[in-house]
Amino acid sequence: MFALHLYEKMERVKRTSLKDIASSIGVSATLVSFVLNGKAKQYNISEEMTQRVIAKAKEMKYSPNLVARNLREGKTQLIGIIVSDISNPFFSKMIRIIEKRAYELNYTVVFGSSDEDPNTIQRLVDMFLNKGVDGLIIVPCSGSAKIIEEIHRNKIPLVLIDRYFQDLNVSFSCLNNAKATELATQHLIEQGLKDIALVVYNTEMSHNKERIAGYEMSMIQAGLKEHLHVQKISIVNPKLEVGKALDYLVRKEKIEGVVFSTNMLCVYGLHCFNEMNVKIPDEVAIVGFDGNDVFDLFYSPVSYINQPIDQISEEAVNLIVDIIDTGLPVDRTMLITEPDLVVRKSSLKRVLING
Amino acid sequence: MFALHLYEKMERVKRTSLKDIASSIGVSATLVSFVLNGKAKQYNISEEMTQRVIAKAKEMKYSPNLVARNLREGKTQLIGIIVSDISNPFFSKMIRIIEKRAYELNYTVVFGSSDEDPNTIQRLVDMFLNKGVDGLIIVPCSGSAKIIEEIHRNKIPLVLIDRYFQDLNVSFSCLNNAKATELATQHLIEQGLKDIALVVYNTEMSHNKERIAGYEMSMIQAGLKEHLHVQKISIVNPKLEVGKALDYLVRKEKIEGVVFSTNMLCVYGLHCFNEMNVKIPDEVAIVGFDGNDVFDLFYSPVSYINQPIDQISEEAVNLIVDIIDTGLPVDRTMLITEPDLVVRKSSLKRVLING
DNA sequence: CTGAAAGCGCTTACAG
DNA sequence: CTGAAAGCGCTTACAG
Repeated sequence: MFALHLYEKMERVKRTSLKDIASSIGVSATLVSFVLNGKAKQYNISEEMTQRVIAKAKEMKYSPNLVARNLREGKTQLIGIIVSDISNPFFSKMIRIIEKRAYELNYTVVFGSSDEDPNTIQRLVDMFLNKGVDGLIIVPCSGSAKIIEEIHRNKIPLVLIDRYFQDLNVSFSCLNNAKATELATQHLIEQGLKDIALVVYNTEMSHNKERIAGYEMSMIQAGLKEHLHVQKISIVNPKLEVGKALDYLVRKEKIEGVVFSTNMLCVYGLHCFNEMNVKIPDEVAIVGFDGNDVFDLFYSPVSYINQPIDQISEEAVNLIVDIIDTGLPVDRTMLITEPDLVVRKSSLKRVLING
Repeated sequence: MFALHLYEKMERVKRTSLKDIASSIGVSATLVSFVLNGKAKQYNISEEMTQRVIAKAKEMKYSPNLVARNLREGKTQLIGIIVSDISNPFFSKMIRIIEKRAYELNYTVVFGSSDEDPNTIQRLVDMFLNKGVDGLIIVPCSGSAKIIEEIHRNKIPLVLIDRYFQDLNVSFSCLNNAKATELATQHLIEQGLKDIALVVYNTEMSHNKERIAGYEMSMIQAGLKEHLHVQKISIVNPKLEVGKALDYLVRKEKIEGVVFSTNMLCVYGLHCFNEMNVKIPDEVAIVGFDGNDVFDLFYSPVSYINQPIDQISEEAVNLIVDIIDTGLPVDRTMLITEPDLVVRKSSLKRVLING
């Protein structure tokens, strides 16, 4: 037996450092640093020297080692982002916008998916802090309040996004969630429906409670208190549970309309309605959450609550950068963005046979 | 005028350093470093001292400053990833898997979206290298060959994913793209169709050329050389162009089947067929690329070429980590994953009226 | 068994 | 106008 040395260890080409430039033109690293950081004038460095340094830096393809700079400055220009699941289109869109806005503000983003597990959030937070992130943007999950509070207590710049904690003094950027389900519910009520169900996740997080509240308030105000149907879906096997819930709602409760409180719940719902052979909107009128291609291409294009994800995400970045630069605000900043309703065929008034 | 001091600069709680632990128990930082890096035995440090250090570190909630470690070690445990667009579900799934696998191998991921623009790739590469990434995983785009070659010439660990350059000696992890369109085309041929079109992007990248080649070969082998229809779609306004292309193919060329070479092209195609009121598969049979909810929920569930994205992504991470650890291989590693075909209603044989 | 020293590459206060 | 020195927090070769 012998080893075929298919691999041979090749060293990366060494990057040029400040010292390399300095020694190649016979000046100090200090001088080079001043020039390359645009402080030549401030330190009265001669124009000629300035040009020589700049030319040499270009020639040697210098760019600063940010790890070294970060260590020295105690700043990394890194923001850590934690979302529930980056393969969920809602969050991948969010990440895309955050990345873009962060770049504009000269920050880089590292991120991770929590899968709604507080332990994963804790692990990611620890990792990010060890990496030296300057701040965190987090979609908190059920059971993560203590972790969030601990971060805040340690005075680490932090902005929550999509959800927040009522009783934690932490800034956030969120949708007006109560308004969202209000719009949807009122729209279905205007279509003449009475038995309108809400399908939500089974979580105590702010966004969810508010979505329930918006629905219930609209129903009660319309005198439909006796017609409330809130179905809570476990995160564990949502697709299966949505199926059971819809079956129950349609067969037993004879519901006429459904508001889905997230995009994925609605997509599962469409699958289930198809399997149950329930016609939309003839048998059941529906409103989904967040636009997507599935809604567009469904045989009855799906009406939905439109969440201005661009604005929510950009403002979260603006805020975290502001906090990083300015320091923690005494009072929490609450950025609340208004939803609107996109009405299409899936929610439009049925031909009423007996009415 | 006076300023309301709504903000007050609050310093982050200082992290405890090696020195803090050392001085608090009156030993050297060296000793603490040895213990905390599991080298106590190796340096014959007494069991009692070892325990004292560990206890103190725990008490003071020490965790190492990775920026400092990175600077010292010349390694960051960071991998930079560049995809076309993270809000495209194919790439967000890819990123999700890469992130997970990287974590298992003790790496963190930073990423960016190129929008198929070589300048953006260059900018991201520069940024990542300044951040000190240990390696790069890149979805290269048209016009990026020079950039890729330069990275490789600088001996920076690099793995291409999804696409590669025939004449660049750079490792990659890709689908067997020719096989993919072969499977789809042959399937439609088996359904008795002759005029089968291929809708692809207008790019010279490997994956695209291979997808065209697989289609053409299948058609020619089946004696359908006269029935070739390749429609190339510009990246600039793909939805509009798909519409025009399909209109032309259906009205003028009387095509009976279409193979779409990416998920988004197929989604656009579904939109357009709906607008044109073309029934799938009765009037045109179709095969898409990559599974997604849209395909599942379309009135005729869409048959598609299944790309094992998990495997492609995981192997790319395994490979880059191997290259980082081992050094650049002399020969490039080519990881090619096999596709399979998921057949559903959208491609099934039409009721042949005249046949 | 343990510590002092050097050095990763950078920035900046200080000195001349 | 310019340079030597210190220090960010870590690891490790060297010395005792």
